[in-house]
Amino acid sequence: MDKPDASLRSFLGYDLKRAFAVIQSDVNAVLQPFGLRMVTFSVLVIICDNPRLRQTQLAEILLIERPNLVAILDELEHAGAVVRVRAPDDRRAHELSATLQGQQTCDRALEAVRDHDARMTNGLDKNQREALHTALRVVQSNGRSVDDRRKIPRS
Amino acid sequence: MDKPDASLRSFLGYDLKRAFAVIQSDVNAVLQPFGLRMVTFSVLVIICDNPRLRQTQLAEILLIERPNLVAILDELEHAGAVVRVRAPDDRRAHELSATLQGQQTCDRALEAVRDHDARMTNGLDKNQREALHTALRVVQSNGRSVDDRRKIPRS
DNA sequence: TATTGTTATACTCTATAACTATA
DNA sequence: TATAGTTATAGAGTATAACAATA
Repeated sequence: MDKPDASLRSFLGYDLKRAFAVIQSDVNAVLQPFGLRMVTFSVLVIICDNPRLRQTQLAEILLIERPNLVAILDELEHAGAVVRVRAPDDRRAHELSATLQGQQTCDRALEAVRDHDARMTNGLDKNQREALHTALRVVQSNGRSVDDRRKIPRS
Repeated sequence: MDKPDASLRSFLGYDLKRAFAVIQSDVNAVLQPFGLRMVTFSVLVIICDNPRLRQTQLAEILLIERPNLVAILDELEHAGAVVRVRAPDDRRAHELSATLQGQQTCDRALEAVRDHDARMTNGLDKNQREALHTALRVVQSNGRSVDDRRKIPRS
């Protein structure tokens, strides 16, 4: 057959999975010169945009489980991009902030990823790019709510 | 901040990852009554649509590494949905075919996933749904070619 | 008691090398 | 010598339970 996956091509999950695989691979290659991966990049951007954020809040924003955030922050802290500071008002919590170097890395990485995004949407005009983002958010909002999903143990 | 991830929201990778996470979780829930997961569903559909396909070809179509396909096919074979038959002309190869039961499961699962897709794109009209698929394929084609990607060892 | 960050752990997914049987 | 399927294995990514420090 010429298109052996024609049936699957009509499904959103199939196209989404393949498009995401392509993007993730590419973005990781783009971020490698900055010593970043897709996750560490996302975490760094959130920390730069939201100074003194705490780990629990960061985990909620990025839908990462708290335990899994620990190694990611260790990586960024060892690289000198972010610091964990004991919160003065609650000595259990850590306030996360980017170092000057972390902010510079973040700015440059943001630019590189923006350029990459433009390349990945090459062939789509501005309206089509916006429509793509809009559609992806509609899909997200049509999913079961976080509360609903919590009731179903795995996957 | 009201939208702490506003910067990331402009990136395709971010929206794609979150949209795919929602879809995958939902689709797996939809497929559970059929004893299928997203991967086993995809494999079953390809086998139903392409009788006597060989494992290497199947792996290429779905971008799965050959070794990782083995357990997936074991799962489907133990469930009685597909069979591996020695190729008469090449006794190294396996020809994959769906059993009658496998075809019935496939048909019913296809319908369920089609319904689910309609729910996930609720709020988008027909043109917008088509535009979404088109855009996702443009993104895929803008990624580095498979040959290029092979030159870069890991993600 | 409850919460923050952490450790330990387990399960899935993915990727590579090397084996076997056939060609 | 090469190929098809397989095994073993290692690395990510992700999820849960339980602990120490603090509230």
